[in-house]
Amino acid sequence: MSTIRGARERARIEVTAAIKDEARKQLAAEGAAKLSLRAVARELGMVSSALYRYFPSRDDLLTALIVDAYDAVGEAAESARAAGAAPAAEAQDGAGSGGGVRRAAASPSGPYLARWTAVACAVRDWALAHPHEYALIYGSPVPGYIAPQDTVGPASRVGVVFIGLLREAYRADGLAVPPLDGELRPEAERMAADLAADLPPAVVAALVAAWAQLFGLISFELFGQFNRVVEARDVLFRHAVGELARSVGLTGSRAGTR
Amino acid sequence: MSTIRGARERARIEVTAAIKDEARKQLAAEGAAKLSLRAVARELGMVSSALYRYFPSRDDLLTALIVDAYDAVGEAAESARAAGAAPAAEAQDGAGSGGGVRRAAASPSGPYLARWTAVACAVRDWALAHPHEYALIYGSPVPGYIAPQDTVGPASRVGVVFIGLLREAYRADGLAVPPLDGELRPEAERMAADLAADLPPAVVAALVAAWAQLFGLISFELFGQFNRVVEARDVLFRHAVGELARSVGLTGSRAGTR
DNA sequence: GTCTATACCCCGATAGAC
DNA sequence: GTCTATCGGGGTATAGAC
Repeated sequence: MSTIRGARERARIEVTAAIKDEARKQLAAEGAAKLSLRAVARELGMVSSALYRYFPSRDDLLTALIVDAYDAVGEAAESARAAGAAPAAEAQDGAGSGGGVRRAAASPSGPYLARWTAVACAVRDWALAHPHEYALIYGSPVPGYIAPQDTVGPASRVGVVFIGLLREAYRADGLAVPPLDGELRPEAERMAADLAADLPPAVVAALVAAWAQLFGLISFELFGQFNRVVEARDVLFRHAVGELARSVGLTGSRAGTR
Repeated sequence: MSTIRGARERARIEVTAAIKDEARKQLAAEGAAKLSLRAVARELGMVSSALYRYFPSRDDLLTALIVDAYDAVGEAAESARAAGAAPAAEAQDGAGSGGGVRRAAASPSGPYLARWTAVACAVRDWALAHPHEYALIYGSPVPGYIAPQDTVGPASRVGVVFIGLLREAYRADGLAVPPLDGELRPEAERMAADLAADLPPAVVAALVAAWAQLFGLISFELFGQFNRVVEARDVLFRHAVGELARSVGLTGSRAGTR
């Protein structure tokens, strides 16, 4: 009885996935602004009107792709953090879903710094592997498209990983709280109340800035601004990420709060 | 004799400007990917084929817009630097072409830091005032569009301003050269040879990273990533810019090289 | 340099048969 | 859920008269 319904639902899920996969391909070729239901349908051997049974409109398909992309980069970040968190606990085989996460052996000089770096590199690796999906979520907004509420949860996953990382470091007394500029104090306190009430406002403010700057590095590399300028992007990125870690209070060695 | 030719050329220049102005309007409404010659022509009361006398193809129009945008933000940066450079020298009336450049009174605690901040704020101000042109040059690449060589000169203007600023500080002994990570040294030396052979490689490498991070802050603000997260963007930006200045060796007070 | 006309493509969305 | 057919738009680019 439930078999039929189950089979139908399974088919629906498969077709939905096929549509999204094809749409992702087209994203690469034509960009989000020109993503077209008709072209997707054509490529799948369907007729355009059939797609409307799966996605009520072009924007709904776009929303699904955006949510998927945020989830993918969020998951990459989460598993990079998890991999760094338990370096010797379980025999984590490298063939996990995260695939290709940079080795983040807990360096004895600073486990939190190592994890910070691992998460940042995982985000960059994901971006390099999925440039068009990255552009979809971190590039210029798609004109005319208004992101529905559904996207805000997935969009915050990467940020949540960094907050969790700093929280852990803070509790273990591994964070050197940076000084808080007086001018910045009200906003820092407001952000801290919103994002992580248990962390010092100075850390939260520094983290938000570092978050934007981290993606600035990735975007410049991905969007071609580094062409003919930076060759060894990997090295420059890792160096800058280390500096960003410093800016939020993560020093290499355990440093008491001040 | 040259009057007729002059008049014709003037007319041509005016029409070309009108086309670009209208195209910029459409950039805001539809985005670069959907910029269409026909729509521009329609709005100008021309017929589409007439535009081909001015721009041989859609991509050529796009290139013109990109070059204009790079030039505009470059000029904003240059005049912000110039304004900060001679604070008491001439009676610079504020009505200059730069218009709206944030006050950059040479603070006694560090003229180079003040100028650095002024340039960064000028770039951000320009971006906030021209969000779609900013997205055109610093957002996701336009799919299918390949930037011709003509764009690389204008694209480098902002970077050149920062390099000039640091050069000036360095010569005046106002730069605390940051330490150079060994892993980064080869790339830093390569970049320095390319961009500013007279500056220490460590400074050049830090500058390139800071450059990308600066635009990361602006892009996150402009592209909506700060929505529901950061309220006082101005304050956060200025704070982060100050930290970036530190990262390249610009401290508030004159500090000897080390 | 501007016009009309045209060739040849594209799109989102819906109606109604099956 | 998929199909055909259709409405009502959109686009790049060129040819050739004026």
